[in-house]
Amino acid sequence: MSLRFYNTLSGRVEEFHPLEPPKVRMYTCGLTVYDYAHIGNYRTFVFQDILRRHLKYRGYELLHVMNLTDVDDKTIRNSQAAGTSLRDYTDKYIKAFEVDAQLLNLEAPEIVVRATDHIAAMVKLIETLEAKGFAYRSEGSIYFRVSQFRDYGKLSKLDLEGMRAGARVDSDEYDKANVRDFVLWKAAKEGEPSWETPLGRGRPGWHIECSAMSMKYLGETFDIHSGGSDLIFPHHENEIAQSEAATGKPFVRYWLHAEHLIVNGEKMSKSLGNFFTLRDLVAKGYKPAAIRYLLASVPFRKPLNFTFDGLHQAQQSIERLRNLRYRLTMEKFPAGESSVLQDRARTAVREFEEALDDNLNTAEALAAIFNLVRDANIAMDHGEFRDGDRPVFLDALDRWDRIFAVLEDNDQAKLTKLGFIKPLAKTAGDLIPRQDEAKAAQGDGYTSAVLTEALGEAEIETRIAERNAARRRGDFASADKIRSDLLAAGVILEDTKSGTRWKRK
RNA sequence: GGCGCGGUACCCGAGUGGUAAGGGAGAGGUCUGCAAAACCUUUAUACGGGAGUUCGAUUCUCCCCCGCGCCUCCA
Repeated sequence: MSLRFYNTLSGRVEEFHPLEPPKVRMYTCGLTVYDYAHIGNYRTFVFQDILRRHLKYRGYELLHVMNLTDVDDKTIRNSQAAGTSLRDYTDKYIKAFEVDAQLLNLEAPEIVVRATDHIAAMVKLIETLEAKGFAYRSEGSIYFRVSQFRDYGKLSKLDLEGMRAGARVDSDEYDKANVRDFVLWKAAKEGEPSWETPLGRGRPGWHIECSAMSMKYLGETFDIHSGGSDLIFPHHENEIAQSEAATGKPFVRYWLHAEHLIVNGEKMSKSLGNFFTLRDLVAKGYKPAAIRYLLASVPFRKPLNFTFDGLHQAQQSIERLRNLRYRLTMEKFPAGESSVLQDRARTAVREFEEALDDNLNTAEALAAIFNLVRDANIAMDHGEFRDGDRPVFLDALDRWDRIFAVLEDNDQAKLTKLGFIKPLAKTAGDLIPRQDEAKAAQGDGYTSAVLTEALGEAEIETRIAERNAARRRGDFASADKIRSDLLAAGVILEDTKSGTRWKRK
């Protein structure tokens, strides 16, 4: 079966055929960089990452553009409150986002764009809309006349008549001819950032940046546009209106929207105290790989219920997969090959690929790999597994991990490299790791705050050697003491046939 | 009120017009100096409620209840 996606525009699952195969041109709405991103944001970004990885896996040449909105009411308000320039303020949160992306193994898009770097392209697009009669001016601002665009509402399928009845009082201070009209260009206000342009002095409206930047890099019609479901209206609806009004061509062929994340069955909000950034979770000791796994495990069109129990379950699930890989790497098997087993592995690969082809059904893709895990373990335990089967099974895991990206146990290394964790000096009394959640919560210097202090690798290896020496001479009391000390320091030991293995709790 | 997503065992969550994946958790076992871990086996007659269509519905239709999102700048 071919690759299929649910397209918000048609309301159906459709076969995916890019305009110019094997090229795929994709635009994703990234962050508005006024604060640290929260896990709801990352639900969408992990979905987009799975999407881009699978497209590449399927052999497409991907050109993916992601935007960062670095000028809007909130960035302006917060930067002023912080007493820094808009640029400096948004730089900080862009850097923080890049760090988070590394922790979550989010691949970097081919192109990342910032709104304020593309004012000229927006101005040009607005001029086109004015020339074609889709825009009008009012008190220095420029608006899009929705009634002029016949297809308005085709994405969100909103009942515009119904909207009129329930229309809110327009909170904007600008004058519009119709409440449905939206602003393309906002007249400069005293004390706010603005740009001197042929349109006059002002700043862009929210939606115009995505039309201008996507078309600049991807062309007037491109393949995929995605974002959170809340963006369907008004953001993406307005993008369509602006873009198609300006070009007269279809703007985007496949619209993919991720459903929202909720926490413990409730919506996430700061007032409920269930609002988490990635660093909040890291400070609580949760591993980024587990967070990625949890966010990836629920297909993108289903609401995702985020719980700490779920995070724990995700961590356990990852361990199950890593353990198979450990066996495949370290355990001794008889020479030879088993074509039956190798076929089994290839079948699992096909099942997981087909699951992802089916609108990125990650839950089914997980089932496919776990079924293989079980069968591989059975074969090993029954002595049926052969040395020559190793590469096929490792390849199956690796292929799966090209999409899911959670098998490599490098959270500790990444957290250390990024400054979240400080290696502990090798004093026995300091074995217990210290956490400083208060400092973490302050949120200053995202990469410099010390969240946890952890025992260094060399120290752990030394103690394991000491313990094994004690075991050899039958001094189990000493051996057990070392094991429990390490456990208190967050290090778990496992004695396997191929030696002592350790991992972080 | 309108539009959309959802309500599956203790928890998280696939899926199907013919009685339901996978993971976690629980129990038993193997291994181990002991543990832990790992692995194996296993547990539970789970499909929000009602009506209808059908030989047969969890899967289709209608109504109702509940949760979540959007309805002008929120992923």
